[in-house]
Amino acid sequence: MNIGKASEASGVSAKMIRYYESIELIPEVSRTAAGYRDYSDKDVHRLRFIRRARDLGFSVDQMSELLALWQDRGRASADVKRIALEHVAELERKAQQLMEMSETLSHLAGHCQGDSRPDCPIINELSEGWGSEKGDETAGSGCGSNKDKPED
Amino acid sequence: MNIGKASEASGVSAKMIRYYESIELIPEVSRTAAGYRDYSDKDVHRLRFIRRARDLGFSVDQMSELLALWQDRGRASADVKRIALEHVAELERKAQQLMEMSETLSHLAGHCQGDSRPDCPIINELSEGWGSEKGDETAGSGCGSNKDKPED
DNA sequence: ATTGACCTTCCCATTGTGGGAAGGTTTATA
DNA sequence: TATAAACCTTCCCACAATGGGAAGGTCAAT
Repeated sequence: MNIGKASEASGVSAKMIRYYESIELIPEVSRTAAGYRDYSDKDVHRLRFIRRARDLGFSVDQMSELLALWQDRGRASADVKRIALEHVAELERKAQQLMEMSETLSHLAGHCQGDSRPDCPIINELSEGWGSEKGDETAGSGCGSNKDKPED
Repeated sequence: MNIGKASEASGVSAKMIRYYESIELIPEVSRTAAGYRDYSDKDVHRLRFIRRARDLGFSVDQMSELLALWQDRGRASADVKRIALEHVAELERKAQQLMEMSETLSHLAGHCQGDSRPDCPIINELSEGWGSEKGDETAGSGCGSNKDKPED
């Protein structure tokens, strides 16, 4: 089957299939006389494996490890589990970071009137916050509102 | 002050300062006779604003909007709040996605013995899961273990 | 005068994905 | 059979944001 069919069957775009081949995540497949790539069901199965791993946020390097383990009938499940748990930790760390940013920001937004007046704690915080900052003629922000208590 | 000092004072690397200038997030600053960039306190203040916005995960485009509003004394706080809340929504969406991946994966890992035997529900799921898949001679995974109940 | 710490520009790499051009092939249709 | 549509091929470019490093000029202190 040609790359278009393999793409459709696996859910991996043709572009990405060629890319994965170029970085040697997957082996080169055979070609037709005209030079078209020719995929077997087995190849498509591997591509599907890749797509699922991607959907779980695994990086190319991690997928490479997983593929090797997948192909190794004698692998220890502990090896797979280690990779998975490392990845879980990384996902959680990233999610945590995003949530922290989100909370800081929605906290600030909660103090903002959101009306037509210029006074805005969000801008004030970006302008003055966290560091030691005093006078400023650069920008607007007459800044009467960040006299609010700094925490909550 | 030269770019090194401005970098130190703002917490934005010299590399990034030049980059921000090149993409016109910040204006070109004046130069000394020798061609060195020369930053004022006002410039540094703007860089600090940028660093804080970046710490909150704002993109360059969003920072550009925020800078414009910062400089506009007559801005409506509603405009700032809108950008902030849009960004909050985006952060939450991304965090949510990461958490979903993390949960799926740690769920799978929870079913994996993690011992020296090859049987591994994680691999099985990547190999067979979610789609309609049957026989497979491609890889290992004699797959006796994913007869576990599919949900919890 | 020399040295070391700076500055300048320019190019390259990253991660994973897509867009598009130029050209060959296959397939379907008139 | 001729022609057009829909594929395929490779190659280059782009993204976002950041860092590395080279080649060469400048500044400050010895």
